[in-house]
Amino acid sequence: MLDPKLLRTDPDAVARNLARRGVTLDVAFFRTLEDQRKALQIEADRLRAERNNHSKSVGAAKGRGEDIAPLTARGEVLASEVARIDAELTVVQRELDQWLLGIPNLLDASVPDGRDETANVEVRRSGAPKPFGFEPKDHVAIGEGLEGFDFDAASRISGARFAVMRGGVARLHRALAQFMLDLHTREHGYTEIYVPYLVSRASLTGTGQLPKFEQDLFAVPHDPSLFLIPTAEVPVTNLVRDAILAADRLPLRFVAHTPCFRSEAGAYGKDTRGLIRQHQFDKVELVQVVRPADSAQALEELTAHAEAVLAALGLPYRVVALCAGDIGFGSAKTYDLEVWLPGQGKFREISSCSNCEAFQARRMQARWRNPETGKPEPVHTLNGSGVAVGRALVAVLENYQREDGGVTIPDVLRPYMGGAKELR
RNA sequence: GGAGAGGUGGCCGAGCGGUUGAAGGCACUUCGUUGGAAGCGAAGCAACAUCCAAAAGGUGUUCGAGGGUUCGAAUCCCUCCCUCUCCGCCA
Repeated sequence: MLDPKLLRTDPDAVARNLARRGVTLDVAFFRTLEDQRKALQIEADRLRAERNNHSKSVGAAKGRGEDIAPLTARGEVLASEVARIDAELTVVQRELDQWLLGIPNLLDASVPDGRDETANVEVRRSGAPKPFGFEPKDHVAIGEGLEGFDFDAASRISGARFAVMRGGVARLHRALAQFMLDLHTREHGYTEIYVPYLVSRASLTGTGQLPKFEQDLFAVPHDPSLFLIPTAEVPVTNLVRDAILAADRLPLRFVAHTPCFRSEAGAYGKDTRGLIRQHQFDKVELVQVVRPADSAQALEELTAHAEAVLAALGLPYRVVALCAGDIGFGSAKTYDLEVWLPGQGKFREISSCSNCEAFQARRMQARWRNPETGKPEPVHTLNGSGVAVGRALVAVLENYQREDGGVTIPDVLRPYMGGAKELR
């Protein structure tokens, strides 16, 4: 949620910023509603103050043993006036709140201009694609050769966009998640967290998936208040919902390995082959809760933590700064990590690291007590994949494939594979 | 699923129709005492919204959530949510 104060004092500046996303802020609509809200609120406050004073004087009169009947009549009039204006105020307030929840975050000044992903800017590259002495296969062919994938079985069990893994490939998938968790907890100072995979509307509203993106989520008909998590960002970030954190507890760094569930509505026909785009996938997620002054630096660090996974696995990748039109709803600035996939001959997203600044914190009422002001102020929240497990599996299979159809296991994963050096 | 007990400020905890935004305690801040600290003493200390250019200050809302009764609700009634205990079921 945007800072309502900023919206009130300088709506045109807000509109200019949002225009970079291609979003048109209806300033006139806001002004109209806000003016109504203000007038109603002032009048409601005044009436309530009058009623409160009146009630107090009734109590005092009663205490003196006087007849309160004439006073009660006046009270009834005041009560009905308060009820009337309250009803009006509630309508306006609700409309304003809903409108506000649908406005995306302001962009950081460093975000490059651009309408879509073609305008994203490569920031740096690490590692070079290895030359193969043969035509590299994609992960589906490799995995099926190892009898490690069974997409036919998955579609019989559940339908499209699901996977069944088996044997060494299934274990490699688990090894990747374990390795990432260990790396982040041991080397990067994150605390491992286990969270619910079903979350409430309130939690999803806090991180920004609701109310706008309900169609991307899997609902639970049995209990309409719950949804499957589309990312661990939702339960993990909501750890600090409604909290006022002591300054010395910040920064908080959490890491969680969870499945993620996405409807992929609107992705019909996109990435239908293989593991790239699934309704269910595993992800190791990094979340940080920091002091506002530290969040820009924290984004750089969090991104580096995600990069460390790819570097340790020896996977070539690049870091891309998302442009204004490609940045997610709640983010002020986002870096994507794209890993090299020889089977596709291109870089594909494997991690997305975002600084949401105070956007989620305001929705969640997540605050810290600023020692300089003594006041509770919104924290800044960040999240990033560290990294997507399924896509990491794809990347390892494709980058470490051999002409004989086997796959060499990267050194750092071997302890998690019972010491095995290859899949074949 | 059944029975019972609860949900009050950053935390603990009193209040059970009218100067209660809420006693008391802890934590925190400041001051005094001290060479310094501990200890002790004193004072301050909820959030949110709103009015005011700002500060000071004023006003409103908030005692799990929503509705109701009343001139007036933390306090009475209803519905829901959550927590705890016991029983059942269960990985």
